[in-house]
Amino acid sequence: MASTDTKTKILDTAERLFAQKGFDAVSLRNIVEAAKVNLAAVHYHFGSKQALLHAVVSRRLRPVNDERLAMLAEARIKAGKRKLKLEAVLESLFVPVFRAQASHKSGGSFTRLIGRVVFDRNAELQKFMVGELAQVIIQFSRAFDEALPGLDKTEMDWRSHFMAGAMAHTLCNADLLASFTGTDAGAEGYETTVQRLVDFTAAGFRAKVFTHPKKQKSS
Amino acid sequence: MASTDTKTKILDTAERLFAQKGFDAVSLRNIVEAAKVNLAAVHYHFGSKQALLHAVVSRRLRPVNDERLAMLAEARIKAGKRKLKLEAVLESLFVPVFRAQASHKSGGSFTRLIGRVVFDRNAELQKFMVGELAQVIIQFSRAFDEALPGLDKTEMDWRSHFMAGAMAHTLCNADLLASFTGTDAGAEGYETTVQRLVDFTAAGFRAKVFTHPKKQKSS
DNA sequence: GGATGTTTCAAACAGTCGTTTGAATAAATG
DNA sequence: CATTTATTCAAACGACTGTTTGAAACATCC
Repeated sequence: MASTDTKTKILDTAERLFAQKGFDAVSLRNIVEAAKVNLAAVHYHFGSKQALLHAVVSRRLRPVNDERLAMLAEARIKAGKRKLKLEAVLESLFVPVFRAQASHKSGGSFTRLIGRVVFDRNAELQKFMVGELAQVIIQFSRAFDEALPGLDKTEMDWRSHFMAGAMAHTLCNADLLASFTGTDAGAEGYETTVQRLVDFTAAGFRAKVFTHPKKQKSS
Repeated sequence: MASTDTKTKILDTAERLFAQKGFDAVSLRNIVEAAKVNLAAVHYHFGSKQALLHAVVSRRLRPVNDERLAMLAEARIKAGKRKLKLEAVLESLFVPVFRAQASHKSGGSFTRLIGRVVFDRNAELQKFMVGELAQVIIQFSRAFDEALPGLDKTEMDWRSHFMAGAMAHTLCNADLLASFTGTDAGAEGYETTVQRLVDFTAAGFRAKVFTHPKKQKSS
């Protein structure tokens, strides 16, 4: 099975390079040169550069999303009849993706890629991601509602949005933390980083709601 | 002064297209076609595509940063001998950039561009941005320390990082909010959005600090 | 062994990219 | 007016892009 070997080499190399430089900035020739495989192998195994990106993303994201849903289900069981705990929901969302960085030998390139994907405006990738994330969004949206009963829907949407931004930025641009502040993001285990992120976002979700003025309808 | 006209047309068009599709995804030919100017005009007025990007960014970012520093200085005066208020610091950071969207007729493309710039890993742009933001980072870093005395430096760095992520995501991907949740980000004035973001991030900054275990040194 | 299907490879395809050139035009200056 | 300077323009440069081709090399099975 030399094919599997080539396929994996392409996936690993593409993952690393996409994470480092972005999708558009990396050419197939960059990839095949680094992976030491033939140029045409990419199209033979994946069909197109876009399809390669999808394969790279889903290879890592699918198990992460499965684990997210599993952790959330377990949190529900643990809560029993009691209210779902916000921190448990957030941990279910964060832990799998942050652990994937530490566990796999990919050297953290995967999380940068996932973070980057959120901010990349590749239209095809966007559609692909919505499909990959559909179940996660549905389930966690419901879980947040349960953990924060009574929070206005619009406010909930915005806060989820802020939370997603903090998460994506942490995944994607951990190196910026070091360059701007001098704090080394890699100095501590992923558990500590997740703990910090949970603390921050949970407090944000629970913030006292400012009463926003109704939008003046002029028509 | 037809030159100024051409120069401005290029800047406006490049700003819009870069914001929509990203730096790499937009070619100079896309820009000059939309701006209805000659291809060589870009190099005549700006020197290179990279330099054009820098010009696009700094044209908007410089006044925004000036206003940020001015608002922060005013907040200091208002506080007098009292402790600087966290919300005032955050507002000084958010208001100018969010207002720039509403005020200028660019149709919000500028804020998306600024948000995108944070997440783009264009190495040259990164260096450029560090220079443009240097004063802002120094001043606001100090302000956060004053507003939150006693907060551990590492924790402060991380929370600033989370805050920057929430801000950048809100600026860059406001449309995702609509596509994922159905909430229309443009339905309310920028003041309300800023208020929501201030509430969320201020609560995050003030969250009870979890006592992180010391990193086990194995050597 | 020969035939069949899978995987690799060098070479080329048709475009697009950022950039440069040198002449043509417009504006400003004497 | 002529002359110098600033700006526009069409055309081309070489390099790079994703993709395709068809023949080799390899593995598998009858």
